[in-house]
Amino acid sequence: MQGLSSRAHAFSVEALVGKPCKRMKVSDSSLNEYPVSQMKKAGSSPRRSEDSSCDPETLAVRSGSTEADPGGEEHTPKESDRLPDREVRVELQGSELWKRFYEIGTEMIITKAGRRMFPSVRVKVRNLDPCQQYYVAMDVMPVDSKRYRYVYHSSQWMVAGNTDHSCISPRLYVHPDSPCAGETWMRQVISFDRVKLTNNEMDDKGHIILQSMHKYKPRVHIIRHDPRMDLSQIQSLPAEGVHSFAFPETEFTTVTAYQNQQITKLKIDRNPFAKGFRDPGRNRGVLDGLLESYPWRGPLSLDFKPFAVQLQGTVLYFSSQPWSSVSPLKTQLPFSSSSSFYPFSVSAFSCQDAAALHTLALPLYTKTSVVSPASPLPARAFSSLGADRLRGLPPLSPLTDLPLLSALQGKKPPHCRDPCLHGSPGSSPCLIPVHSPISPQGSASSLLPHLSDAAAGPYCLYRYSFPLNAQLAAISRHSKLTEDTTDCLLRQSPWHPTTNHCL
Amino acid sequence: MQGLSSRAHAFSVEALVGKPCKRMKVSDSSLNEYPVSQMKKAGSSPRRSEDSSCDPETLAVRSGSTEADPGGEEHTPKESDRLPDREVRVELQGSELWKRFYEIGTEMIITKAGRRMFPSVRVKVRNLDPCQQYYVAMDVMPVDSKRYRYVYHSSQWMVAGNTDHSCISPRLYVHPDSPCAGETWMRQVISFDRVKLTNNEMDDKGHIILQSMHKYKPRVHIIRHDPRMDLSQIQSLPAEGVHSFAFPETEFTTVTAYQNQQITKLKIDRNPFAKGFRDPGRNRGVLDGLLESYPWRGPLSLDFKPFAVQLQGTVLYFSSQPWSSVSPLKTQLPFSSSSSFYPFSVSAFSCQDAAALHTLALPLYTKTSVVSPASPLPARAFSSLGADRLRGLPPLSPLTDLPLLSALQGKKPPHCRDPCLHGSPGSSPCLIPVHSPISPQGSASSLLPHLSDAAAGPYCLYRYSFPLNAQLAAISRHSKLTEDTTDCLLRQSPWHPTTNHCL
DNA sequence: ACCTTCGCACCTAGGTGTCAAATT
DNA sequence: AATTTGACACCTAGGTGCGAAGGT
Repeated sequence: MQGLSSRAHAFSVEALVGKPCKRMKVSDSSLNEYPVSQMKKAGSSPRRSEDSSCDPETLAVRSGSTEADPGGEEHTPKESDRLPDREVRVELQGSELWKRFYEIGTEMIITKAGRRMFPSVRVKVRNLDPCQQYYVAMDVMPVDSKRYRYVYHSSQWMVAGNTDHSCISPRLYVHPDSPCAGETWMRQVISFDRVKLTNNEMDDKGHIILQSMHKYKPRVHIIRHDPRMDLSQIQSLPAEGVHSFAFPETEFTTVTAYQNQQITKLKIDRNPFAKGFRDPGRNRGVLDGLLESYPWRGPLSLDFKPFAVQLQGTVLYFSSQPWSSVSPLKTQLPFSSSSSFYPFSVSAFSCQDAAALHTLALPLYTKTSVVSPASPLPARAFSSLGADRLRGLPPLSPLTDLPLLSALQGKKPPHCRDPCLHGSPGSSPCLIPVHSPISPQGSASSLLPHLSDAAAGPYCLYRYSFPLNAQLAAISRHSKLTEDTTDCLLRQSPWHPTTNHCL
Repeated sequence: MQGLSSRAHAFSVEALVGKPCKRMKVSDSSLNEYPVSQMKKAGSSPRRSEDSSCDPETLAVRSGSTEADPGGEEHTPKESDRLPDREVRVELQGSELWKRFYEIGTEMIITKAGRRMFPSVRVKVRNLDPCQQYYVAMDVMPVDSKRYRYVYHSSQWMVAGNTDHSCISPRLYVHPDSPCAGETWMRQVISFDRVKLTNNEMDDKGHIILQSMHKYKPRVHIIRHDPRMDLSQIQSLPAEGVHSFAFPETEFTTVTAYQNQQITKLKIDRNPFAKGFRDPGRNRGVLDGLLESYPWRGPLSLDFKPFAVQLQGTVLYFSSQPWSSVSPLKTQLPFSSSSSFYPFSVSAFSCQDAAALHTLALPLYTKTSVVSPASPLPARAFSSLGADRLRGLPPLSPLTDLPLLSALQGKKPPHCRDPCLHGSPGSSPCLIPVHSPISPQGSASSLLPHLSDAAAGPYCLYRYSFPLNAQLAAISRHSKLTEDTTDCLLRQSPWHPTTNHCL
């Protein structure tokens, strides 16, 4: 418990034992995959719902049309691929982490200077018109008109009064890559990690102004760029050509100091900038410490550079925490994976190291059309030529820093004649050649044995960091994933909060 | 000399005594203010000139026209305001620093991973069509087809062979704010500080690929956004609608390690990221140290937060090095100010502290149309409303952190309903109320007496940093500038290399 | 009591030149 | 002998929660 604020310690008994909050558990299928999408008109009143479990209405405007489609289709969950081709879809990334927080009761700190969100809103968009220009924007809407207070002895948020939100004009955060072609938007994870929340109503920095002790939910807007309008100055949503999406699990309560210490713990555990507050843990032997502590580490954090699995000419990177699904925290807060066909829960691949997951499985690029920009970059200059060129390269060897794909500098990628590829400048990922099979149905822990048996076979050295920046080395045997598995993992990208890198 | 590489120490005797290189001194008027501007066609061969002294030809295409103007006007220096209204002009910022380097013989390190330029190319553009969309881009052209080597005992660069540059396709770095309205481009300093140079011909990060030991010169391109073309993928310059500018003083030689230790010294002295290599200096008394060492500090660097002078409701910030014009280095390398009517040489106001000069003289904004974005941001959301609103505020008091104008987060400013103002998030500048007059003809050192007389009158505390991050305080008496002085200072913006902040 | 603010230590992320070693 | 590379210490810049202090 070291490192938690005295405030968070007070009174909260239930919080300490990890009792799930008296919050309706949101079914997986109603979250993430089928967010609320609605035709958004400028100046329309906020959508309000006391119950944050999602009614998955989907009233999306047909992409590319100027007029709103009055007969917007309604989709039910589990109809994963039934959507018409040109129906704009937005999928929340890092949903598992959001759900972890949501179960406890997400809190977001707001300050005068502005505070980033953690987790941040990150989405993937589909079915845009590749040639159409779009703006992508985010705002934060009140969930209700209530003021809340946190009751420590019951670890609950209680209504404490009413509020009028109308006095503050909501601010729209336009993604800095805007405007950009649909093709480019779809190729990257769209990250809103630079968004800052403030309680300063006089804010002049363009931050999103919220009131403390209130409930909010972010929305993402896909805005067709109408060349007749000057959208370079957009400050509110246009009346038409806008798709809006909300994700129930991203609801949060604004605070100026954390109330629930479970939230504090999870933030410290997952936000790399809060590493300094993690339990230091003992300095273990290279393998012993790894094998003993890692699957059960709880608040102790060992932060690994991502694994990389190479498979028949296919390179796959993933985070080195495939065991967190059986960690005490996970048991405490049993939020099952939203996609049962994934061999591991997605949260098992969340990443805690800022340098991690900067890389992209390049040979899979043409397969998956997933790019990993180093910052919110549109992959304008990305060309399939790059993939082609690199596909011809020999398999990469372990122990090599991989400049395979490296991040572009600057906000948007420089435009170069040669194809520009995205990836990691600083991380030193390592390839683990693939030998032994893991079935697509294999659990997360099926990766573990490969670490426990360190003596045999070719192995791979890779670096990871302790909280105190110690550099250690771990030895891992080779492993293998099937194509299916690889594909699944790729489709649900691991996520890093400060950069918007993903698989 | 501590901290200089052994390499730079070797042989170079003349370098040590600061002998000006056997380089033709470029007259002030031929530099900076009237750069080479030419109609640029895609695929045209690089402009080559063995003599880097500038022939100030100006063959600019009339802004806003799709067709190149065949009768491009030629301007001679000193015709400052004779240009037709719609003639695009590009002015190099930080020209004084560039000239300091140029006199010695600018070297730029190139690495496999990519290295930033120092100084970086920063320009201000004029006479764009406010409503027209433009791309702004930069590339680096070979000055000749020679390979050079540095001769230590004569501190000179000598031709060492010939090279064929044609094997490397030059890369175009498109400014990340592109595309953007002319109005926005003109309102900000356009900084190319994220550009990276590399010697890796296989670079896949979009960096500019150069060959070591060769001479190059950056070019800046203003590209009309033709809506008929998809410029989001531009990788080479279009055939028409392009204005290109080059600045003789930005010529440099690429190296993998510095050759001339004067260059090393100047880089260390001016680049905030190299602060760790500056001579530590003794910890002086607050005022003694200030007054004794500062004007003559040489390699010793004290880095101050910027001064701010308040004048009849007008706030003016400037760097705290008005004495460097009489420093030994300055004497050694007597590059006079390019604008003789300035009361101080411009280099006198160059800034060494990363936190400095983040602020903007707000009430002067409407006068000068100069904005100081915190990063290469277009000031899209900036509105004169902001200036109006703030002009009504009471005078700011000393000892107060100034959130007057604060930086927008993210690459481009979020679009907000309230006017967004640009300035500094982290710096703590201080206002020096203005009482005693300084004549417009006053020299830089005329500011000094106000610091030496610390006992009387109201004073202002401000922070500055030692190389070892010590925080000290200096006391300064009030001073006053005339409106003329203020205006002059504002028009030639001090510059900070890593951020593109300016007055 | 409850909520907010501010300085702080401790991180991430990445830009410097240095120096020893490798490369050519 | 000249040039390049890479690990390194030391910076800038800024994102964390902490905890004392302030405000209501």
